[in-house]
Amino acid sequence: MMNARESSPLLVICGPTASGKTALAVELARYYPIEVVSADSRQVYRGMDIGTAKATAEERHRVPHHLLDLVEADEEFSVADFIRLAHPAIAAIHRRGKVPVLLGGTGLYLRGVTEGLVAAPAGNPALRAELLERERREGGGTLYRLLRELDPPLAGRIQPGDLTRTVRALEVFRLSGRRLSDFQREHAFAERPYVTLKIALAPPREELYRRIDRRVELMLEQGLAAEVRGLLERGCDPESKALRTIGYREMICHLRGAISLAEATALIQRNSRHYAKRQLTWFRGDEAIIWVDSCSESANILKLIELFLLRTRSGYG
RNA sequence: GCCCAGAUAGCUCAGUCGGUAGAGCAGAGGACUGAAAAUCCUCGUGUCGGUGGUUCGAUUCCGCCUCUGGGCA
Repeated sequence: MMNARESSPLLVICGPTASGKTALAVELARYYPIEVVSADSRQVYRGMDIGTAKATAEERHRVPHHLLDLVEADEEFSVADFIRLAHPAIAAIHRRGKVPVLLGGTGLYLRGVTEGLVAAPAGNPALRAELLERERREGGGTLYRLLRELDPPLAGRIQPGDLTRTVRALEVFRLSGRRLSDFQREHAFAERPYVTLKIALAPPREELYRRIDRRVELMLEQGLAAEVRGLLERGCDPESKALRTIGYREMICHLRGAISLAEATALIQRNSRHYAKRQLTWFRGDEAIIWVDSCSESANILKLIELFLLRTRSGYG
């Protein structure tokens, strides 16, 4: 396992969707030789650009971005894949004498890089399908009851209705013969491969929601409908993980004629607000995070970064 | 001008045979270890349009007024 063997500084910039993370990175790039490692579970898909608000070519020209466009939209991809790719990407940035900035809104991905991930077996789609089929056949609650027998500590920690986590825990037990709760107890997010400075960008709620609404309108103007249509025409499964992304699933409904464009727009906006709220809840749980309102605080942010880099390593700036 | 129907939570509405009311959505809070833009949990006091009357007690019944639909002139 990875553990802090040397002083490897990593700047982490997180925040809810539409909070201005990319703009902040571009701004910081004016003062520091940074490179961005994107920590976004949807920007890894090729062909999903508009709906995931991927950094533009212009922005990527100003700041190199890594870990975008890694797989096709119907390929499997998970946190573990992300972490495996993130570490070498960060190491390469260090080697170039640049400052790596882990930037994104996917809490689990960020945490996986900065604190590690349990050494439990990988996900197994066939097994998941089998378990879900059993739940369907034998009735709701079957899997959770099973989990209560096989891994009581974990069952006690998750909600009975949380099928995703129930399935995952049963999957781990089936594949390894061990309880996921034991893997978790041993791991406990104790890895610390980097020395980090974590900054969360979070405008006031009302402003954030306005930004989200505006961004969704912009996505539609930029051709979100065509992007979604293109993915479908290329044979991408509408039920795939990638296309269940906010912005894509609603547009698919609209393209099928189930809802109007106005309805789709309103739904994307609403679902994005809900998502932003969940992100905020996640980030609030990390006491190491320093919260800033917006990009306009970049002077303060720069000061923080300056101190951080001085503390961790010299030679930057 | 007349007739009819409404007026209850931010929105759409239910309900109270008279004992001050509850759903969905919105919104808020939370959980989160290989699906994470996923998945899951919790949270409902509001002059029941205004004003008089009947009543021990009115959001509920009656009168008047205001507003909003619809109809007739």
